[in-house]
This record gives sequence, C-alpha cells and structure tokens, in this order.
Amino acid sequence: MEDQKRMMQAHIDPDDIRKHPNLVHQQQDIGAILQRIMAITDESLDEAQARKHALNCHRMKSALFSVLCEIKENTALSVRGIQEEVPPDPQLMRLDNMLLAEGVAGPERGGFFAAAAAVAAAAEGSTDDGSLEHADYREKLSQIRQIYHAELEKYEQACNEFTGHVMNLLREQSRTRPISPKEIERMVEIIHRKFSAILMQLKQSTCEAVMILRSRFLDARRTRRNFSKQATEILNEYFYSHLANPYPSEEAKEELAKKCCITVAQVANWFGNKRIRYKKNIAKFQGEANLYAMKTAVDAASVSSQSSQLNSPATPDSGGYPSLCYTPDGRL
DNA sequence: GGTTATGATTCTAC
DNA sequence: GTAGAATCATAACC
Repeated sequence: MEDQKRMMQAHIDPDDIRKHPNLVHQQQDIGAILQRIMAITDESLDEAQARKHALNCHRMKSALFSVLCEIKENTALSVRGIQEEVPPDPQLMRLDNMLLAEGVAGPERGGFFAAAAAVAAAAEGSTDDGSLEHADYREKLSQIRQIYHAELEKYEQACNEFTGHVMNLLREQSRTRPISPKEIERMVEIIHRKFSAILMQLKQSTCEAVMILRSRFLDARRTRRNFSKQATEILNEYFYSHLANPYPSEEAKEELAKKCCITVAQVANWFGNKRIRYKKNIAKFQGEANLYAMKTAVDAASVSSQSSQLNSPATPDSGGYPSLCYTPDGRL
C-alpha cells in the first residue's frame, strides 16, 4: 500500500514495476533524497554542508540531476522561452546601416570613399582648400573608425571574458545544483543582450561623432565659395533676359549648371535668391538689368549682322559691349 | 573691424 | 515639390 502511494506520487506505471523490480527501490531512494533536499533549509550550515556533500557523493545523484533538470526545462524555462523571441532592434539596425554607409563599420572601401566623394562634391569649385579639407575629413573619419574598432574589440573581449566566467561558474555550480546546458545557453543570451546595450551606446556615440564631423566639413555654408565671374554673368544674362518670367525649366537649369560648372541645385538656389533680392530692391538692380538687357541686344545684333554682313568693318575688341555711357543706376 | 554681397539652409504656404 | 521669405555663415570690399 505504501509502495503504491509512493508510485502514484512518482507517476510510475505499475507495468514498469512488474518488468523492473529494482525501479521501486530506486524511486524510494529518489523520494528520500528529495525529502532530504527539502529539509536542508531547516538545518544548520554545517549540517547542510555535510548533507550536501553526502548528496554529491550519492550513487543516485546523476539520475536525480537529470530528473530535476527535466522538471526545470518543462516549467520555468519553457515559459521564459516564449518571451525571448525578440525581433532585431530597429534602432540598432539604423545605427549599423549608418556606420556601414559612412564606412566606419564594415570594409574600409565603399562608404568611406563615398563620404570622401561627398566632401569633394561639397568643395566643388574650390581647388587647394577643398583638397586640404578633403584630406582632413578623411583623416578625422579614419580616426573615428580606428577608435570605433578599438572599442569594439575591447567590448568583444570583455563580453567573451564575462561570458566565459559565468559559464565556468555555472558549470561549477552544476555540480551542486541542477543546471542544464540549455539554462547556461540562456544565461549566455542574457549576458549578450546586456552587453549589446553597451554596444548600442558605442554605435550611437560613433554615429554622433560622424554627424558632427560631417556637419563641420560638409556644411556648405562653412565652405562657401563665390561663383566665378563668368558663371555669375551667365546666370545674370539668363535672369535679365527672362525678367518677365525668371523661372528656368529643369532643362534650362541643367544647361546653365553645365555652362557655369555648378550643380542644378546651385542654379535653383541662385535663381531663388536672385528673384527675392531683385523684387525687394528693384531700383538697386536696375543698372544691372539695363546692362544685361543691352548686352543681350548687342549680342543678338552682332549675330544677325555677322550672318548678313560678313564683310562689314570689325567692331572694337571690347567683348561685344557697346561704348555707351550709363548713369550710376545703369540708365543710358 | 565693420559693412555689404552672396550662396546655402530652413521654414512656411500653396 | 516648388517658391517665397527669413536667416545664417562666409567672402569680399572698404
């Protein structure tokens, strides 16, 4: 009767007992060991240590361990497992992408040189100064890259060291309490997650450093260069010859950009500024307007006269400008 | 060194 | 998305 009760408690199939008579005795042993474990907390430290030692040396220890490990697996760990399916952090992904694009993370080529090309583009129009800034930017970016990789190495080393330490500790502890390999694996995951927060901070501060560097070197306001005289003349000619509607089409902007050796965006900026400044102070620009209107008229006249009077006397070498007198505000 | 000119950016309205 | 307006930052000039 007592045996049956114990069997029920231990969920043992009676058929198994008939087949394996030793099983009943083994279950009795396990039951006794479990009871002793439960009683350990009520004992003094010395008594508990002695009992712990006795349990460690018990012949059933390994079997008991596997049972306890299985129980743990089926209860607490299985519950945790459901919650641990965490999707990749979008913030970390963004930082990774940025560091890759900037050439700080990943292979040195690609992003790094793309960024350098961006600097070169920003310094468009400038010569010596631009290349100097370009080199300076590359050097600074390279420094950031070096620091990032050094820190990353330190981080990985620290992470591996700590993980190894914890794993050893758990393995050591697994001699006295049931710790399954899966549990150790999960602990390693937890440690990696904690360390990834530090990694996130490293990536965040690296991104900030790159952004500051970029703003310092790529902010066009800091590296502003006036357009060449020729470029300004071309733009002004177009503006004043289309004064009724100074809004160049995309094609016209592209052509002007090509002629002036500037970007389409710069052409758009120039026209934006010109329109607003002209409108604000028409009187101030009147002279300029007359000058370019005259120039356009003379150019048109010279083209038509060249085509119709190829043998006519040569005009003075004044770049096609008429020798007319202007008032200070540009009027004839 | 102060002032003006100028190219670029940002914000707002459409 | 584009234009207008305000503003910033630097170049150029005196």
